[in-house]
Amino acid sequence: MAKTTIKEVADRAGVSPSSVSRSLRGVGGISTSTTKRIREAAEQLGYSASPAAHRLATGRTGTVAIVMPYLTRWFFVELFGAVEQVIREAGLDLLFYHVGNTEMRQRCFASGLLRKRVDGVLLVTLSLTEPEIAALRALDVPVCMIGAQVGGFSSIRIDDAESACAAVQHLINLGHERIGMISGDPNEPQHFTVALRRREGYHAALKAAGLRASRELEAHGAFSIEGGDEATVQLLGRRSLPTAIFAECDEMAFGALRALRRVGLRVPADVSLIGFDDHPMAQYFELTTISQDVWDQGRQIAQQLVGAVARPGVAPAVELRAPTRLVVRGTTAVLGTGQRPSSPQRAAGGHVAGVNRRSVLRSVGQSVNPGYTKRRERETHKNEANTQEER
Amino acid sequence: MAKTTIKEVADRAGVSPSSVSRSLRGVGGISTSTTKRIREAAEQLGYSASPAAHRLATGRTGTVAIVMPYLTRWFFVELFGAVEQVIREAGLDLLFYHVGNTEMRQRCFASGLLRKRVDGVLLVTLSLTEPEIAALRALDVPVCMIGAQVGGFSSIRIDDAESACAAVQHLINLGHERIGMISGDPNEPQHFTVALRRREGYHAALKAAGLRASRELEAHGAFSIEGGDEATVQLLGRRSLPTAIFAECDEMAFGALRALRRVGLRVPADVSLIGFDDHPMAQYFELTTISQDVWDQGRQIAQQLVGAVARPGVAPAVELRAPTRLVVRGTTAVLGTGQRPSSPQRAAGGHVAGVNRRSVLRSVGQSVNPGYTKRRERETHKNEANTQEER
DNA sequence: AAACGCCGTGCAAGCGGTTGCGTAACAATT
DNA sequence: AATTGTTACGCAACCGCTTGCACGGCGTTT
Repeated sequence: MAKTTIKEVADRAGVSPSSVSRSLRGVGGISTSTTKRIREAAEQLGYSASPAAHRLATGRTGTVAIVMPYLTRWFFVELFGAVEQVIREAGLDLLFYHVGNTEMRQRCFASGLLRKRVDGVLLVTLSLTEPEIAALRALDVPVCMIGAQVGGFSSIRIDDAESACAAVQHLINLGHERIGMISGDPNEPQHFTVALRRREGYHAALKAAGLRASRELEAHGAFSIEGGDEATVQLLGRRSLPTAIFAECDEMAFGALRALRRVGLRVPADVSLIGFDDHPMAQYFELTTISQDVWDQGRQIAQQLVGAVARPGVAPAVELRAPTRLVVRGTTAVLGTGQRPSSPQRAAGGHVAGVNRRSVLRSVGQSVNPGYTKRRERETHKNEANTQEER
Repeated sequence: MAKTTIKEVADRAGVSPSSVSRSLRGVGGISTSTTKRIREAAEQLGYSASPAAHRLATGRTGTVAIVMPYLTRWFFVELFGAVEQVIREAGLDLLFYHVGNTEMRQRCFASGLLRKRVDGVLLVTLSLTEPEIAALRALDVPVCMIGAQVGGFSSIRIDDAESACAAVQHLINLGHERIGMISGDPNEPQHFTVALRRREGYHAALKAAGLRASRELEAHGAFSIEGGDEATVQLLGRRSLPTAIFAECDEMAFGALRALRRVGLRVPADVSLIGFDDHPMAQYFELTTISQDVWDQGRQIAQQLVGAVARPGVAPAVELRAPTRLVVRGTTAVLGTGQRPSSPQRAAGGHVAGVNRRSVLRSVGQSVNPGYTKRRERETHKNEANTQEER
């Protein structure tokens, strides 16, 4: 049952293996009556073609690889989920490669871990070296990227610099002038580009407003809660405190929030805080942030990859840009007054009547990049009527 | 370069393909001098064997599948990370199957999505139906499980009932008598067992203490923040409020925390709250919870699977039990007094001197299950000296 | 009625490895 | 010197599926 061969199906249907092959793959050239017989025979025997043999014969593996530097961070999990769904729907298999350290990276690119193993590769927020790019090209399969861009490869990404700029601009608009920044570790080889570009945006915003940048206002940490906490503590040890902080990602913002509260600083009364990504927890913390639809980005680029794998012809590489959006919640306020930019109405909790009106902060959604809609239908058991947030 | 064949290597080394094959796989019977020549030739040509051909010839795929019902929840990501690491180190490939809905589940089990595709299967917290079990057996490859148990399959899991019991016992010890419970959706087909068993533990603890269980004290929600929030709102609408709440997982506890605070109830002064899992955020929220080392469970069962795949002989199925531990933090307190069970010292924040002493709550670690050590070395960029928590 | 095209099917040669078996070549035993 | 044993390697038959090509049968053209 588990190891039925095509020959057995052929015998049972009274035809040759080639007919079975053609018929089952629907390549035509087989009469409907024969097809029917074959289908029945296959059905009865519980036949399914051996992937290995199929691969060997066709040269196609029916598999794509997704390569990412992190796994536990929200952004990556989200992306992975979206990609997996699209890939699976396309009938392909997904091979996961975690290149968390340089050794794995070596194995993945330099030596050919991927060679002859996949029909396509999806790279997530990896800034590649020249040799790595060469190795990927040598694979001779379509390569797609997310959060980065390399000539010849299709890609999708947000405008990190512009979005970071918008985040800082928001703080400036609220009257802040001493704006700190918590960035990823600059020595972190993996996430190089994103961190760098968001920092660019920070500086650009300062410059545009005529504000002076300063080493004093920047601190680094890992892209994590702990990292954000530590970086904030660093900032708090500097000569003069910032009145607002821009964290390069929401996880770091959570850490910052904790650090600030620990020392008794109120947010946003004493310090405004803005994050980046719109992590699901951001809503929980009422964190003002830059929102991006990670799921959708994953979906789009995965579809791109599926298309390229299906038709290895000269599909031109596309370079997509995903929108971002400033979502104002409760952690940013006008300098000095501690007043929130808009006065959000808190739902009256406690009442049983309030059950379905949940106290979600009505946020002010200013589009950094218009035409943005958040659509996700991925979870099977999704909570209905929960998207009343911002539009 | 990318598609060198074994024949070419053989020619270049002046030997037959069989010698190349044997030599490269180190099966012996090849002289050292010849081996050297072959190695050089292979090296120069950048040869790597075609997985497809190898699979077809040997019948082994060098691939294992991991099947899980969720992806975005912490527990599953953690597990996935651990498993991936072990599998990769063993030189195998990991195929990920997300069976979030019944359709995918069908495809995965009933029709043979896995057939001839993998050498082993790892099932995560899936409670299987009889036909599904039969289908898995028909695969004729080693199957391992985590969070569930089926005769003949190796497995690892915590004692959900006992651990839940310990959680509730903790609340009882603090003087609570009206103890609510937030459980997963009982109609949720995927997570059936875990939810059920934790609930058993809850009831067992109540019974042991002579407390009466009541429908009034239970509420359901999805295994998520939102679900916990909603369930808590339900509880708050009941006739009499519980003085303490046991949430079946930390995510739900977070939601509960939000809901409680929203209506002005103080935690733990007014209501004590305990979770389950020890999600990284639990520390952040000072959530008292039951801790389990998910990473280690993943590692252990993955190693088990690797062993079974390597030696398909009669490796006896093992049924491992992982320990859990009550971690008392700040969300549980003695009934009425609002006093925490032990008086944790908060680090003096604000001082720069406090930087490295971070204000981690010194928790009281009571072992539910002794001999438990938390060891993780997975992240490349791990924060040093951060494990000062409980022992 | 012969010639021609088309359709449906089978034959057999791959695809790129692995492996049982056979056989030189040489060493060790008698 | 003949026999036996050991070692190093090649031959060829798979593994299970795909696919170019040949071929027989049948309906159209001239």
